[in-house]
Amino acid sequence: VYSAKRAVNRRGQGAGLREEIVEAAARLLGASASREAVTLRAIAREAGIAAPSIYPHFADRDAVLDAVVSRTFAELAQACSSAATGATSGVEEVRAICRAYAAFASNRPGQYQILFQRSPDNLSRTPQPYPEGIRAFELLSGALERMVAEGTSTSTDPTRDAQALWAALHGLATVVPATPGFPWRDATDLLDRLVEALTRTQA
Amino acid sequence: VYSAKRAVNRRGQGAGLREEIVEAAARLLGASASREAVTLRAIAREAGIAAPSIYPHFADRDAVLDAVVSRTFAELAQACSSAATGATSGVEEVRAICRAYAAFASNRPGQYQILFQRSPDNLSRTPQPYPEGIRAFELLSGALERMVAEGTSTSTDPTRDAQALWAALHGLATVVPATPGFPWRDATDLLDRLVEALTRTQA
DNA sequence: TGTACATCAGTGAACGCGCGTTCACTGATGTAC
DNA sequence: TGTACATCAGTGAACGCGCGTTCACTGATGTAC
Repeated sequence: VYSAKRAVNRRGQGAGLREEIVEAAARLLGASASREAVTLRAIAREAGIAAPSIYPHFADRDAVLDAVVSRTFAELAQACSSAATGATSGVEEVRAICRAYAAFASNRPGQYQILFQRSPDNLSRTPQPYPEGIRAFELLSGALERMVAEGTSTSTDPTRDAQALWAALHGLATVVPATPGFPWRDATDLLDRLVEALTRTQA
Repeated sequence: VYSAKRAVNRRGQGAGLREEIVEAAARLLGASASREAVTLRAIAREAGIAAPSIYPHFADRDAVLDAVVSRTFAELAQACSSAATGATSGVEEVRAICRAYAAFASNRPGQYQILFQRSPDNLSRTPQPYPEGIRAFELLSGALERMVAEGTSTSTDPTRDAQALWAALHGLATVVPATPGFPWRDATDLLDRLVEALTRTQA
């Protein structure tokens, strides 16, 4: 039972299916928000192909998920970068990035969550961080450095402060959907509180 | 293949196995740090019993994991509570709780992580939060309220500030182990930064 | 005190399922001559 | 222009596996008489 009818690619265009597979997996993550649900067979069904057709394009199931993670990190970095352009000050830039980050995580919870989930298999296989993720982080630390340059922060370690801010953003994005029924304050208020507190300089 | 030889419980003592099952599941979480690895059959192997022996004690696999979560939340609350007793001020109390929280998450990552993972099944089944988790949170918000009472904080919304602090703690506990290879600053420095920044009062 | 029996704690075998992966294949497409 | 053929994109059937769960059962233990 396929979800879509699909024409076989022209000769030489076989690589096109690779992107369709990644998109199908990303779509499943959006729907289910659970890594386990994104099985190789489910990806194939979603893409409208037979399961073995994935193998010419990816070594195994984890390789597909790896590709989704890289792509999603790139999209996250892009979203933060877009939000940052045009900021007239470091403070504004930091705020814009944090809001874009929180919005991304909130709008695409399944895809966001998989960024930080390692399967037992790829734990040993991927000890290196994703370069796209590094890039996203560097936007944030760069903005904090800009604050120092502009004199709105006297931080002696902007990298550390960016890491703390990132951890806090991640926590907010993660803990709220994971605690259904908990009487959370408005998410925007919480975000503002985090950003406000963590962009001030340590005493 | 059982990991242990086990004597059958005396008549009337059957309920004792329930606790052994929960402990076995918790042990597996400590070893694997992955919810998926804690299968019903793996729990039975770890406990030294046959898989069907679990059913007189739990409705299904998710019920076992639920019991582990409740127990772990209780232990977390206990650890924070112990750390808080004897604190001579609200500030000290907040710091002690945050350190105990971070230490718990760091020492028992698998058990900590499962507290905030919902399976597709129990997502619909457990819309209510775990009371033991609520209790742990109330230790933190209580300590912040103590700061207000003592005049070391002028926060107008200690509950919100406690939520923001909790989210930040959770993020730090979660994002660091999930990003192997990332050049994190010392975890204690990051924790201090979060606590310091988030216990100061908003401008 | 002895014994039949109900009950309790736990087992072994089996079920159907979806999974990841392999294998030999098919049919369309482009190319050499 | 026609045709044989190599190659490419993708398939269907099958494999072995571990899973959650069910079922009828077994053997030890306590109890009624």
